[in-house]
Amino acid sequence: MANKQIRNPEQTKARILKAATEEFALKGLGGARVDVISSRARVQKRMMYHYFGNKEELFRIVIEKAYADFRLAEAGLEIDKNDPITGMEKLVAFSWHYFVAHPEFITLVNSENLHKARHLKASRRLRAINKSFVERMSQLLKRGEKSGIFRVGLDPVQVLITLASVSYYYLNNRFTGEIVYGRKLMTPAAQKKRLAFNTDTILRLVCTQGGE
Amino acid sequence: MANKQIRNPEQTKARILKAATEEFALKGLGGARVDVISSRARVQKRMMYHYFGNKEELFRIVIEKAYADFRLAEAGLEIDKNDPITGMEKLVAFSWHYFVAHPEFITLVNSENLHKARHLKASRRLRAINKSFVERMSQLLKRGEKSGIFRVGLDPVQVLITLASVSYYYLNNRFTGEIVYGRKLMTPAAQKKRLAFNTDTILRLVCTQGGE
DNA sequence: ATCATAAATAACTATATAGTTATTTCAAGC
DNA sequence: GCTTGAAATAACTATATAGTTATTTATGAT
Repeated sequence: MANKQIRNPEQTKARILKAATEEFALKGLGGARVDVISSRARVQKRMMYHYFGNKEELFRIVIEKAYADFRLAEAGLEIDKNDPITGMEKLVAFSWHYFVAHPEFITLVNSENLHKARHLKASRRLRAINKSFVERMSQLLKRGEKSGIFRVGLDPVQVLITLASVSYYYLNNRFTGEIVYGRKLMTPAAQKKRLAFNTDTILRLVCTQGGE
Repeated sequence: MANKQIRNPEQTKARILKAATEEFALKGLGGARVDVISSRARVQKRMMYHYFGNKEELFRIVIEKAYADFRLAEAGLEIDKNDPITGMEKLVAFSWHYFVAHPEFITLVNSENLHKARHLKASRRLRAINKSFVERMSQLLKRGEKSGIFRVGLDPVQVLITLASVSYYYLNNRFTGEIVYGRKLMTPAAQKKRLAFNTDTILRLVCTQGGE
């Protein structure tokens, strides 16, 4: 029988995006296959070209959304309502937990950097999102400075990069890391230890005194 | 003799390895093309299969060599001949300069982690190389502890990971980073600043007092 | 109800790609 | 100088792959 075809462009687009995110995250832009994406999305490959143009454009949408989601979640922390130390601790914990919960974010960002960020270069939207992000760190540092807890004149961008790096690197390189260091890195105990270590590292970096 | 040797298996193998390293570093395992490798090596593709079996095996050799080269260079530092602070500073500077000079190391390691380190899992050689690496950091921390400059009971693996992360992340994500932070990250001035910042970060982490 | 348009399906194509088969050529050991 | 095995060359193949053409079908507006 001719089973009725159901039309639902929003769902179709969403399914393609979800499948594409998974495939790009798992294999990278170069290793990803459009046939895998369409079959995982249970959608005709033709629809991917219809809605997104081509593989590279699809990747651009995926990486742009990944960044937007990350910053959106981060903005929800409302660290301006915490004292500076708590705010900083929350930021460290947030990036750790976000990277753990969204491993695709890390691999997508890597893939985009492998391609010298050519897909994001145009994106004006992204720059706007991130500007407020630097601004929030700047405010946090200023508040800490004024109360004498934080060091004077810290560069918010350097702090942001450092804060991300200690979580990102550990998680990104966990597979080679386990071999290199001959140690499990992702047991609950190991994860807890690393987060505590990272928090300590960042507090020691920004605080004037002992940190706690 | 003046023999322009038509046959030179060592040179052929070396040329394939060099070209493969470049291609894998540039495109990742999934994006790399064996035809590009052979043509860049100015060698018949058949020779790649003759000497290395297949694409994945070739990748395994490339990533294994990349790690070996890195650790070999690091071992040459002889930090055991320096006082603990200088030793630590040298380690921070070394990883920074090594990653800057060998961007292929970063992208190869990323690619291997994207594939869950399956090529390195077997490598017994690698584990041996890295064991002495952890041991050296352990000794350095112990010396610093004894002279009261370094904190007591620091985990050498956590310190090693942190030390690598602050350089690795900055350089790995420099392309998206320049967009996200709206700032040049690779000018000589920016590089100098980041290295200084990283050195400070690590010293604050390991030292008992102010750091300097 | 009809019609225009967008959504969805099905089948196709040109080329790229990893890996092979078959053959020739060199050079070392006798 | 002959033999032999490895080094190198050339041409080939089966399949994977991104992207297309052609067609049908549902749906909202008139």
